[in-house]
Amino acid sequence: MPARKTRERILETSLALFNERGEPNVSTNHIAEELEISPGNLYYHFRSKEDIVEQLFAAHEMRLDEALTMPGERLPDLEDLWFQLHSVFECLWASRFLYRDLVDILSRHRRIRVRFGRLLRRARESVQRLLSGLALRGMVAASPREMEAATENVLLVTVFWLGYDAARRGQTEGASADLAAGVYQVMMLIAPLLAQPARNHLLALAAAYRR
Amino acid sequence: MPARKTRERILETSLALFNERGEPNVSTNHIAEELEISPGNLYYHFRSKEDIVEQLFAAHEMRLDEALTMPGERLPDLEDLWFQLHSVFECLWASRFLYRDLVDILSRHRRIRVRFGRLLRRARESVQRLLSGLALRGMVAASPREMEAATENVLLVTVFWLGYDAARRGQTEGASADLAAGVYQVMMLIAPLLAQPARNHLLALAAAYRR
DNA sequence: ATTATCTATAGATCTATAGATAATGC
DNA sequence: ATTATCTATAGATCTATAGATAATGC
Repeated sequence: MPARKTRERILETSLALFNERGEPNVSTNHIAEELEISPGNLYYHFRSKEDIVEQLFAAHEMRLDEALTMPGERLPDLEDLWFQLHSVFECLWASRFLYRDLVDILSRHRRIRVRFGRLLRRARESVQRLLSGLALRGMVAASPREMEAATENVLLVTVFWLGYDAARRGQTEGASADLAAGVYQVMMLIAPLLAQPARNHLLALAAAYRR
Repeated sequence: MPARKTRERILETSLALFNERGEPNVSTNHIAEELEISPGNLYYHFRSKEDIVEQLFAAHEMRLDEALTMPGERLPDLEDLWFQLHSVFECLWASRFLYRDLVDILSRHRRIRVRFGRLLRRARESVQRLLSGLALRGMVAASPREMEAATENVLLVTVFWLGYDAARRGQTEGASADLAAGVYQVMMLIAPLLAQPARNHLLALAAAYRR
């Protein structure tokens, strides 16, 4: 049996269990049992539970980083916003365990804390570039202060949407969340900053995401 | 020694430890040790750790409920918004352990989940009343859809501000958070919905809260 | 020979309870 | 007598490791 395969199965199963029950509620024993391997075998492939979490984080980081890269040459427009939100939310959903217990996980894993800080900063830059793209296209009616605050609110709503949705619906287990509603909420955060006709354009785009 | 006093000391110390280290990281042994009483004594006063958490939640619920009650007769204005935000954030700060690990705590405590659902609904009504007060005063320029979405975003940003601030600063321990910045973010969420001169009025109020 | 896996277990918790002992209030 | 407290401990975890055994690839 190639080690490769077991190592990967451990990561996949850990991710699935973490997402379903929450990382703090899943022990290495649970993971081994679900995989029908011995706990000892699990520790042959990973030094610790923290190691597993860190590998999962690294994969998430890469995927999210990709979702955050911008169109490149031309100025971003509302369609780019729409698309990027979509990609990012799907990415967060795939590693939702991380956001379900974000503060606790960050408090227990120093390395992840540092890397998450970087990730958040990169995300902030991405949102800034997007919003200033809209501004350069003359679509924005809000003041710089409002834009700045909106940038931070976009990050906050995005990072905690899954947690909020779970808390709101009283479904804190793996039940499928309302991703579309998250995209909708962020779009509606930006709409009031825009001048017509961009504002109505965004409202129309957002309307398709209403529950 | 009157039971009253010990029972209350247990609640106070639990709250302090939960806020400082996070509820999942504080055991009944830790609480007893900090108080210099035996673990057995703790279980004389409370049936379980869950019982302690529920009592703390009940106290928080009452306090928050009070902070959410509205001016009564007259239509709310921007000063009411300002004041209410202030009260609510202080209230959340006092029981920040609850918001630090909200999803996990709700997943483990069915009763608290139900009660938190109610609390959130009451908070939503309170925000709605506030915003429609501003609308009735002719201060609002945004569409009903935008107002509706903003209501939800106000709740989300308020509930998760402390968590976001901790994650953002990489300080997930009890370090004093930037409460003022939370009030600021919520105000800046509402400003773009307003027509002049209310909008500038709110921006001026918010400016006082900028870090 | 090397890589992968299992068995068994140490050592540290944690929650909660039973039963003994001390303090308090009529 | 009742209320409050402590001692001691059961029973369930959990993480992680040592050491034996099995499978694999030259």
